[in-house]
Amino acid sequence: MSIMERKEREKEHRKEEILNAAQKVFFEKELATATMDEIAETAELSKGTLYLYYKSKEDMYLGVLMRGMEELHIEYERIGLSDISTVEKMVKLEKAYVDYFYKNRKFFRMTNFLQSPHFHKQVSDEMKQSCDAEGQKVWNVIDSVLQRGVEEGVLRPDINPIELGVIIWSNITSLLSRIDNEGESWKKRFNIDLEHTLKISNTLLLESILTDRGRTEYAALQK
Amino acid sequence: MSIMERKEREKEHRKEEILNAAQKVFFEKELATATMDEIAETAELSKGTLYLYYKSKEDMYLGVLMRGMEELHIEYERIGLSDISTVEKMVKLEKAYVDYFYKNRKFFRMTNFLQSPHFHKQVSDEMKQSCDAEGQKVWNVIDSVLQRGVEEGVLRPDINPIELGVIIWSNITSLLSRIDNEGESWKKRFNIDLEHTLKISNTLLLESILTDRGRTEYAALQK
DNA sequence: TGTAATGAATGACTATGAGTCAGTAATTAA
DNA sequence: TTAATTACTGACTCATAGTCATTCATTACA
Repeated sequence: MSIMERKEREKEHRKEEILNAAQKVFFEKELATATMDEIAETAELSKGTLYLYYKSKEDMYLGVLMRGMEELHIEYERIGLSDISTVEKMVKLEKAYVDYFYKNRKFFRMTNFLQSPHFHKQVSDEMKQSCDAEGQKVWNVIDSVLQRGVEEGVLRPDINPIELGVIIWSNITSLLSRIDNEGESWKKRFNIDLEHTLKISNTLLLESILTDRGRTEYAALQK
Repeated sequence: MSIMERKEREKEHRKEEILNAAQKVFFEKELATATMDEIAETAELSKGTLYLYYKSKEDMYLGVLMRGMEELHIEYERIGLSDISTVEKMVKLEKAYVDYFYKNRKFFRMTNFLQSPHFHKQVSDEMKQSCDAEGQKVWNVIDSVLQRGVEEGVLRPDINPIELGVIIWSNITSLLSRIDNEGESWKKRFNIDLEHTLKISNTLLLESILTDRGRTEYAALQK
């Protein structure tokens, strides 16, 4: 059986190599302008071979994106399990997302192209599933921390913690996206620094969803 | 000169007719799957003719989108000039955006594809400029209302009103986008109704940026 | 009224790039 | 040694954005 195992390993390895090439290309060009020919050339393989490993260009795109998601997920898991207070965990999770943006801007940028039915039609079911699973895992960490926050009485109990999570993370996402795409233009037009805006909005939202006790803890962390 | 004028009118008319065809197609298919051939067929013109009036597919796409922006802008202007309190204006502006989403979901959805350098490379400078101008106008209404809010003492003066605007409108946009794309999945996975989440987040944010006096006014409006 | 000039519209054509598949090469099994 | 299996190839098809030489219609002018 060892030959089959070796082949299996080699196959996985080849898949990763192809993804390396795809990543290099997708980091330089966006989905629309990146070509399979260029990825093939970068991978030093023929175009036909790429299709033995991935169903389509979009499939590879998601494959690359998964790597970014895994990285974020690992960090989130680490924070979720760490030995700090729930309020601190919330702050750290928010910060980790923003840090992720700055360290992995190319990954973040790639997510701009996922909201299209056409895109999803091109993706294999397996890839879609792994991707959903990975996203799910990140939300599970957020969910469990916020749930804990309510139990401990630092988070207001009158709003579903998952809804609080959606509100906070959507807010961060949308501002990061603006920073990435329109940062300069807001600076020029209104003399606004969106990174500052993001900090403010995080503070506003956090304070409005914490209980008095939660806010005290939060204030203590800030100094 | 009247012949030239008539020709000018006819040209404008033709441009609008082409845009009608484009709108029909772009409302049914997304940017990537809509074809110029189909638009040409719908417009009962040859493909070549389309290019006499628009620089590219993307140019026409923005042209269609402009119509949606103009509609929103008109409504915003109306609210901005109406004879109601500043707090009520803020509430109405928020509501108008959400209403716009439900009435013009297709327009809203089209905005998902604007964040790509490739897209912008395909667009004529004139179109880009009109589009920027239209967006600018909407923000100007928001800006002036929020500015007024600070002057009247209903909005907290310690944060730049434009930043408050970005925070609130980014938040709404991101949640509407989730409603459009992932609404069902949140319902299924966590039994969350994102429309409810949107209402909560609007309330939370508004309350956290109003002064005591502003909040009193806001509360009075709610009943 | 006949003819030249202008402008609008056409559609066959080019260019590009995703995805396919019949064929080749290399490896393993018998 | 030969057959079978697997990995890979690249020339090909097909779809579609954008072009341009040509045609057709209208207007200007003698």
